[in-house]
Amino acid sequence: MVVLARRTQRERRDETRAKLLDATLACLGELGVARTTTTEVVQRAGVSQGALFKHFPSKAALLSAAVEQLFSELVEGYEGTFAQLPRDASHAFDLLWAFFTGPKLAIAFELYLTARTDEALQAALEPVVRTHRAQLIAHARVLFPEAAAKPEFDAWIDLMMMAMEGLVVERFGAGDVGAPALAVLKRLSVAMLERRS
Amino acid sequence: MVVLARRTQRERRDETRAKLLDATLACLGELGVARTTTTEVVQRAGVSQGALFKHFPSKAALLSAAVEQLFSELVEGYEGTFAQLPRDASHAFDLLWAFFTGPKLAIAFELYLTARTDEALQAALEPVVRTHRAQLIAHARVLFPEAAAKPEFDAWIDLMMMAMEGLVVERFGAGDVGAPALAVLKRLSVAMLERRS
DNA sequence: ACAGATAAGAAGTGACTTGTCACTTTCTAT
DNA sequence: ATAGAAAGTGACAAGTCACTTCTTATCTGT
Repeated sequence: MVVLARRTQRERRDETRAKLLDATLACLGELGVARTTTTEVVQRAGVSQGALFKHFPSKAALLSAAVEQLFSELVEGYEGTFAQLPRDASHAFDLLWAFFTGPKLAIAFELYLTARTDEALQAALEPVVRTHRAQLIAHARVLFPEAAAKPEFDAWIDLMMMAMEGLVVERFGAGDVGAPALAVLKRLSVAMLERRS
Repeated sequence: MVVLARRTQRERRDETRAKLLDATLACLGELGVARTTTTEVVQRAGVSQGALFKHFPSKAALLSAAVEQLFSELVEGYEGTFAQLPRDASHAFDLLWAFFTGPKLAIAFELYLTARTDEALQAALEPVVRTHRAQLIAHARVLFPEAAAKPEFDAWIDLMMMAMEGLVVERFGAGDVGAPALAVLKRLSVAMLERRS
């Protein structure tokens, strides 16, 4: 007989909810959307099938909630990493690239393409993605205030991110290619960030 | 009693094979990978389930063949479009962007992300994707021979394509954003293509 | 013309997958 | 302490999916 800590209803609820969302993101990362089934999720979370549908009325709702958590984790990640970063453009570029090649954005990108033919997902994705982009640009403005004075600064940062996004996506299809293109992008980005006017 | 034109076995075979592949690509484009089922494909193709599995031993084989056709259609498309193109960098950029925002590359990008967690698809994709990239760069070298003398020309073209790819992918997740970034990319690309040395 | 071969069709089969439901366990207010 | 609410369980219904099997139609060499 195991003695279990007594928890409030709220604690129980939040705990299994968190287990479900974490398991969902783990599934999406390891197996991809196609093989992320409710059965697999509840097994990983260690809860019953019924529990999942008590918390989320449908699989779509589960995915939607998982997406929100994913992006809030991403934003936290940026804040943590760039918090005590020296204003070194080259270093900042490398850190950003590390984020883009990490597992979380791969999930995000797969969801983008899935959303193309899934209106419900598209609706869930759009606001949180926009916020995410805006946050990244805001971070950049803080880190590089001189360059941020340039009229096209935001567009430049955006372009840099889009180029990274494309490189990451292409790698999944064609293997590890694009290193020369990445080098050019870095040179360009660093020059832009360090130029004052 | 309908009078049917008499066809050889080879013609019959090729015809239903073509119908199956076309229907598969139509499905992928309209419904996405998730909802591209063999049932849906055979209905669109107007053939039976048995016929599909006579031609392709598995769904994976069907997708694989469809991917090959997709990229060969893409390459044909480039050749047709760029064949009588004046060497105008701005115009070339716009045409390339039109390709990237077209339906065929959306299918390709979705497959890239699917391949991340699907080794069979990855193996089928890699060679044909590499060929596709190489073809595009080769076209660029022919169109802009002066700029092609630059040592980093290939990397530049590659980067330009990757940036477009990222912009397209992001649009599926966040709606129609990125126009300023696209403008910057165009200015940059045109300058690079028109510079002689 | 016809026997054998190839292609296509019709009708399954079994293995998932999402979502439900009747029931048990755990917590909370009185 | 206890009644009622909230959370969780696990078996199952209903439907879909990839793939098979058996039959029928069409073509080909002689």
